[in-house]
Parts: sequence; C-alpha cells; structure tokens
Amino acid sequence: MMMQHDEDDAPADPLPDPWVGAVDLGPLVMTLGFALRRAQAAVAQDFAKSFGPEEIRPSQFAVLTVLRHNPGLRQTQVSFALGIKRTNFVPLIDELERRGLAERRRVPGDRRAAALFLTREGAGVLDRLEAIAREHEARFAARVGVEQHAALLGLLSRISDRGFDAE
Amino acid sequence: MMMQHDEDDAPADPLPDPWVGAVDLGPLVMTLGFALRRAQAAVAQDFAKSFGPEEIRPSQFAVLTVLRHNPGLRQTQVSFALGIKRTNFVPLIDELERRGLAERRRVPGDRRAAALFLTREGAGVLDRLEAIAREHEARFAARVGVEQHAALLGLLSRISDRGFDAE
DNA sequence: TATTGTTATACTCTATAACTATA
DNA sequence: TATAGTTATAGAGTATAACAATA
Repeated sequence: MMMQHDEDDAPADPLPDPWVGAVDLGPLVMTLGFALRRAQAAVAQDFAKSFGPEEIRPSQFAVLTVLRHNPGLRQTQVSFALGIKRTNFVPLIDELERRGLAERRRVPGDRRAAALFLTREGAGVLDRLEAIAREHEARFAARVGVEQHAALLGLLSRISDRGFDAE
Repeated sequence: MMMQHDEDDAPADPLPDPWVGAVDLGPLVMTLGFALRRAQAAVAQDFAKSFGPEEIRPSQFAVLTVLRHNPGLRQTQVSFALGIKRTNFVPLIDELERRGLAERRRVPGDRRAAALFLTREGAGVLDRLEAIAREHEARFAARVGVEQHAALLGLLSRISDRGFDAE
C-alpha cells in the first residue's frame, strides 16, 4: 500500500515523453462517470496514505462514525444508511468486533436483531481517526478552495439525491 | 442488473418507517470520499440501466472512445491514459477484440508493441453507444442544471488534477 | 538493462441465492 | 409469511510479482 519495490519501480521520473496530455480522451472529459472515477481515485489515494498506519478502510471508518452518532442502531439500519448490502456488512462488522472497536449486543424486544455500539477503545481510536480525516479533507478543501469544496459537496449530493438502492 | 426477483424482492415500498433520514451520518456528510461514493453509485446505476442491453461496461466504453480519437496508440498508452494498469488492461482489450470491436496490430518499428484500433464494427457500435451516453449524461445535467453540471465537472477535474498514479 | 505485453495470483467490493431463528 | 442476520459464492476492479520476447 506504500513503497513499491517490484520491477516497475523505475518509473519514478515524470513519464516517458509524448505521454502526458498526449492522449485525446474525447467526449470522456465531459462525462460525470469518468470525472467521478478519477476524483475518487485521487481521494482514495490520499485516504490510503493518510490512514495507512491505522489499518482502516473507508467503509470501516464510515461504520465507526455512524455508530458514534447513532449508538444502538440495528445492523441493517447501519448498512442501509451507508449503502452497503446487509450481506456484505457482516464481515465488515465482524472485523471491527474482532479488533475490539465495535460490538454487537442482543436487543431485549427482538431476539433476532443485533444492536451496534462503539466500544470504549473504538471511541478512542475514532478520535484519532477523525483528526486524520479532518486533515485529509482539508487538503482537498485547500486544493480547490473552501467555498468550492462546499459547492462540490452540494453538487455531489444533488447527483446522488434520489439515488439510494444498495439493498 | 435490473429487476430483482429473489427473496428480497418485497421491499418495493418506500421503506419501513423510522428509516429514511433517521440515521445521522455525522461528519461523513462533509466528506468528499463519501459524497463521491454515493454520486458514483448513482451514476453507475444509471449507466447500467442505460447501457444494459448493450453489454458494455464503463471501462470498455472508455477504451473504445479513446481508440476512436487516438487510432494506433500502444496498449500501455491507452491503459495509462485511462488509469488502468497495463496488466489489468490485457483481459479488457482481449474481450473487445474477441467481440470484434477492437483489434491489435503489430507495429513495424517495434515487434514487442501492439497498436490498437477500432474495427469497422466497433465504430458502428460506438456510434450507438455514444448516443446512449449523451442521454445518460443529459439526465444528470438536467438533474442539477446545465451550468451546475459544467461546474461540477470542473471541480472534479481540480480534485483529480495532480493525481495520476495507476501504473 | 529496460520495456512491452503477458500470466498467475490475491484481495477488496459488490451482487444473488438460500439458510436459521426468530417474529 | 415476513424479517434480521448469516453463509456461500461469483463477478468485477485493482494490486504485485515474475516471465518471454524484444529493444
């Protein structure tokens, strides 16, 4: 995830020559799908570099955040809120529980359900993660300007508005 | 990819009750990573619905588009331009070639290299795909407004600016 | 020695079907 | 019958290592 050391290590220099900008992407550049892909790649890369030593992936950070703000939610509610199918959510919460950051508790009224909580350790770790997340976010706000950053968030939410489906 | 028919088919109605908007996402909503994830999900869903019958994935459409605008490019150049590792690009171009939409030609000067071209059939298919893509894009432009759509593209490109890495 | 395309492989994300134990 | 959580599984996307042919 950082520091490669394989045979492809060489390309540390900018790039060959007739490369950068030489390829015409055509109508692709006016396309939301392609623009979103590249932006997400850039953000994901910065995320990986920022959180690298913490061994936390975006989805895990998102779950911990939701648990802090909504202690006691059912598994399905959390997974739905994050756009993760409940079936894929199982191993995710499994690992957070295994690492002692979150826990499942049985619900009195319904013996099928599992209520999710942050552990004390999870809360401590999340404090640290949030500090990293703020710096991570600030880097992009600085890159485009604070107002533009806010505008971007607003536009993105309008794109995804009427767009929940996962599960 | 459309019309589910498994046991989870029931939830056709809006949603239970204390669900929508009931979950507090906390600082997540001010986060580029999360906003990009949701927007990309919405766009990918519309893409799948629009191109469904054509059996074309975003990456395949992107390759065909690049080949139309840059006939004769080397494999590695195309893959780099699209942010796809050359190693993962192989099966992608393999399938396009198998379907008769693109072709590899040997390069006179360099017997290692492969130059990529759209076939005549590929050009015909791409004409049809581009029409679908324009409608697909127009739906989102209509959703946020044409000017906002353009602004969004501009902001996204600034996010990904200094951000090429794939390979 | 370096580069082009390739194979093999692994890990994450996502998606569907079907099971269990409850309700 | 329906729901909550679960298992098994398959498909994309993405990542690294290493190889053959050629430069």
